[in-house]
Amino acid sequence: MPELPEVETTVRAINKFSQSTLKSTKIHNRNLRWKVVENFELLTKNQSINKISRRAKYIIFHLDKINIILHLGMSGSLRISKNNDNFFLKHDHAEFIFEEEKIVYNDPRRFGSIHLADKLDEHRLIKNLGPEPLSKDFNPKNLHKITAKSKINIKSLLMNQKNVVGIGNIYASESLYLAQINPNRIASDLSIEECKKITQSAKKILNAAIKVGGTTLKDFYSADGSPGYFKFELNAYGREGLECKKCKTLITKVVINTRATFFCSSCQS
DNA sequence: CGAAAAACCTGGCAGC
DNA sequence: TGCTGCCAGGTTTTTC
Repeated sequence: MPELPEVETTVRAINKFSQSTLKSTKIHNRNLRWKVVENFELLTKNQSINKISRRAKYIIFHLDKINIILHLGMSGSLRISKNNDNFFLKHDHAEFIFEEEKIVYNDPRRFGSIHLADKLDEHRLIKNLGPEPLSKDFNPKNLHKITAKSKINIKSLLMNQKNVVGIGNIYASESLYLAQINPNRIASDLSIEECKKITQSAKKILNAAIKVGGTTLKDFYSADGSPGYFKFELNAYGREGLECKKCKTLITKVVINTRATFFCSSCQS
């Protein structure tokens, strides 16, 4: 479910817990994408959170002695709840309990996961990640270095977190629409000018999505319960058969790498 | 080696 | 009303 803008929105919503004490953690279901380690509760008890941050689609709690890594998978979300709200929702798998409130981890499909890391940068899920798309490391020159030697289609390349992080199925379609690049283009055929259009477009799209709290298609809500409004600014994703907002050609849907992909066959070449 | 396909899950919805 | 099949904001593992 959540791509970079949704994760970033979630991190901002829970940022008020940085500089506070994580009193305890409760894991109700350890069988997530990977098994939550048995001593997770013990290793995270009564520690100050020094910072809450995002890396790629991961949410990081920087504790005194250790780091907690959360991934929301396809269907995960966090929500802030009062400690004395003793109701559970289906698929509430973990609770991070503070003085008055708690952060509840909910994930119906359990594609998400919860980890501990001593040294964040050395964690297996973190160490091979590509550059942040909103950083200066995601630029035409660096992207072109990668595209030049790959025969994969550009959409799949953008969704591969080794190349650039945070871009998932929605924002890959949207970025390429704005860049006017056909998602099926073979990466090695792209010029550096086209890579420039892609990096600029992706940054623009992601920033615009963050600004309105991400995209809520059906069930994404930020930790404070608010939906994201970028759905109303989508130009390609989910618009199969509707007119391209630029040229009125009907938007096409194809399947690339088993993922629905939307584009304008006239604007994008 | 790179690229494609399978795997991990649950829920909602269309169609019969 | 079921029941079936398909689809869904992801990423790793397996296979070719």
